[in-house]
Amino acid sequence: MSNESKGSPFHYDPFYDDHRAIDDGPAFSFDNSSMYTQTLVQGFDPYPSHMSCTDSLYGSVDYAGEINPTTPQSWLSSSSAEAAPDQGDEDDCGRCKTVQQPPRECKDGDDKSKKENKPRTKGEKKQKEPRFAFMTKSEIDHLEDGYRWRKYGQKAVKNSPYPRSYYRCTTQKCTVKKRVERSYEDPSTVITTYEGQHNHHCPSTLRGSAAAAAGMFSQPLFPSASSVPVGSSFTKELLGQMLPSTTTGTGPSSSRHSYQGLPLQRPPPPPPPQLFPDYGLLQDMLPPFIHKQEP
DNA sequence: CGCGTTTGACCGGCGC
DNA sequence: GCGCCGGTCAAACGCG
Repeated sequence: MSNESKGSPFHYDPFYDDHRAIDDGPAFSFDNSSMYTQTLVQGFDPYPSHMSCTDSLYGSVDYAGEINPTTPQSWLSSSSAEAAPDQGDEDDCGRCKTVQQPPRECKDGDDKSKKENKPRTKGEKKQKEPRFAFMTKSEIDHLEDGYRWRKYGQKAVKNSPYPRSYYRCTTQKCTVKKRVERSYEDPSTVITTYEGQHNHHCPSTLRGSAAAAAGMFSQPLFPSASSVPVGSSFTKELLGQMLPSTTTGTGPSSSRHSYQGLPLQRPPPPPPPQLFPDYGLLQDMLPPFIHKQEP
């Protein structure tokens, strides 16, 4: 129903959020014909004030792959779940809300607290955690990002032959989750959506490898980077951090990925890089809210 | 043995 | 109110 209501029954869009958040235009899209591979980043923006900036960048692209000539290379998108509940609320799946469970202690996997003890107060809407999604051209579904993840579920995606996998950060008390799915439009494209904020350091920071891998981008991944208010530095960092790491041992992945980052999400506010300790690969790539500093 | 994955079932929200 | 469907759980299983 959700999909149909959005238009084409085959129009599967992992970034439904954006659709809603951005009324004046599709959040992003990828051009298969493009010589570039792109990593589309998208997420909720905690900084509504910047909206106007990126708004103008929203390329009129169709998720189905149709790119509006107006801004063929603007995949920049941002949305603010918090700011616009009625817009960015339903995220991922058009109808599926990002039901962010109440901050429950993530007991490193054994989340016994499930249906029994989740007395969600009536009317009390589950808080959505900041989400951050990006598309990556890769043969590998689960991209290395420096953190350790445990898969806790897999579901078939409507209108898509590819299943969606659900991962949870295995670090204690870290409630960060991520969904990984393949674009039905382009099987070679992996859509990863991060949800939550890491409250710990990256188990292993492979900045070195990431940086090296960054060399892959011989050409501007952000063709329109110049027009991206995010700041070129961000995009660069993003790309670098996006690169897969061999942290968990699934090494070869890095050489098979082709990342093209496009901060669909509003770029983090002019963040003095030095403000962020080395959290790992995601440090720069993910917006500040992803890294929740332990008090 | 510990950790991670698989997979079927269940829950809850939302659209109709 | 009902049904659909995304998200999550948890037991079983596999692997190192």
